[in-house]
This record gives sequence, structure tokens and C-alpha cells, in this order.
Amino acid sequence: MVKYSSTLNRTFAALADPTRRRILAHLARGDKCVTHLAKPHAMSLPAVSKHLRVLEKAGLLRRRRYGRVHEMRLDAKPLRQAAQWVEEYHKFWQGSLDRLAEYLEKENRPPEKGKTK
Amino acid sequence: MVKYSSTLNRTFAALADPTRRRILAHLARGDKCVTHLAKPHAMSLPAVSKHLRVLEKAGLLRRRRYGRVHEMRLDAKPLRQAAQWVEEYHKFWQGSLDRLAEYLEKENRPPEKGKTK
DNA sequence: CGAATATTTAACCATCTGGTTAACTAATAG
DNA sequence: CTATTAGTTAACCAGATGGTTAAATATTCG
Repeated sequence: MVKYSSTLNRTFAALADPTRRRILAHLARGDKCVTHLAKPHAMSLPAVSKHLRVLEKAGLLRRRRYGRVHEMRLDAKPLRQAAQWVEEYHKFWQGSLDRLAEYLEKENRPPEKGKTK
Repeated sequence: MVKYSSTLNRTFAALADPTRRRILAHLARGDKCVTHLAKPHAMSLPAVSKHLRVLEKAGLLRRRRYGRVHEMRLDAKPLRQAAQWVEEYHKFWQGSLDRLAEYLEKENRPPEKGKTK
């Protein structure tokens, strides 16, 4: 059966913010330090730092310290579980256009006609 | 290029809550009315009603009214885009074990100059 | 040493979230 | 008409989120 893990909670929550998705995209192109990752984002360094911590707690990145520089490394493993979850609905979005057509045709269909409840 | 649509924001945010993922799972097994969907969840009807509105605004379900009964129907189309986004990171979680091994081996790699702390 | 750099922590703020209970609207049943 | 049922709306609350600025902590540079 489907599990409602807090891992999945944290993964999806982390992905819900566009800044964090952008950071992940940058990391996918190579490991970066905080200042580097912060530059393209119109916000303060502490704000980016917070986003990085969210991603880190979600397990989506690993941090290594070289002196005062924190080097971030993408870790996409949690995305695997997320992808699996979403994929369970594959057949539903595949058939969605058919379903919409069907839906529109049945415009006047009754609920559970006759004896409700 | 990657887009940071608010569609994706809403989709991932909707999926970040376990109650909502559970509701989607129930909907995947057939359309249900609000009271029906609420029953297995240890919370009030208004709470479930709010979750349904979140899912609706994320485009993950459609609502039809038959008299006083609101019938919910899963619409998984938004999940398609989410799946595509996540899939872009497929190669990263595939290679993650190798990467971790590599990471652990390089444990003593120098920072940028030949100076370790 | 003292100055500069990289980053975090602290304190604060507005808004969002997920829940509650109570009251309301609307439809059906008797 | 009245009572019941389905569901939403309103008001409220605690805690999370996403941002800010200012101060603190390391680390490296000269």
C-alpha cells in the first residue's frame, strides 16, 4: 500500500518553492558554494542559506566544508521516491483527455439516482 | 530551459501534505463525495473541505455538484508536468551510489589551494 | 595582528497553513 | 413546514514559511 512518509512530505515541500528548484537546477550543473548559488537570486544571503538548509534536511543536497567555503552537492535520491509516487498516477493523466470528453458528454448524468444514501 | 511555473508550485505544495496524497489515492479508486472522502481521516469536515479546495486549485481534482452532493473526480494532468520535472534528475539518482562512493574516497581532497586546515 | 571573506545565527515580521468550532446555505425527506 | 443531510464559510488559533537586517563565527589574506 501507499505510505505517507515524512520523507515524501519533505521532498515535495522542498520542491514547491521555485527558488529551491532553481538551486537544484544549478547544482545539477555542478557543485557550488553558497555565495555562488545565491548570486542569481534577488534575495539576501541568509534567505538562500535557509533554502539550502531546507534542501539539506530534505536530503536533496549534501554539504562539505572546505575552510569557510561550504560546497553543496546535489543528492537526487529522494527524488526517486517522489517520482515513483507520481508515476502511480501515470495512467490517469494519460487517459485524462478521454475522461474529460466523457465528462462533458455526461453533463446531465444523475448522482446515484433513485435512492440516495 | 526550466520554467518555474506557479502550476508546479501549486502541484508540489498540494502533494506535500499526506492527507491530500491520501485523498488522491482514494480518488484514484473512484470518484467520491466529500463526506465519503472525509471518513477515513481523523479530522473535521471543514478541514477536509479545505484540503479539497487546495487540490482543486492545483487542478488535481474536478468538482461536480449533484444537488447537495459534491462529487470529486481525480484529474492527474498536473502530475504529468511534475513527473517531467522530477525525471530531469533521473540520471542523478541513478548514479548516486557511485557518487557517494566517490565522495567518500575523496575525503581528503584539498580545498582550493594545497592547504588543509 | 587586523581586515576581508564566507557563511550562519538571531531577532523580527507578514503571510500562509492546517486545524478547530460555530454558524450558515442548500437540498432532500417525512 | 420542519427536520435532516451535505457541504461551505467565518472566525479564530498555533505554528510553519520566506523574507529582512544586524550581529556573530570562522577562516584566509596581507
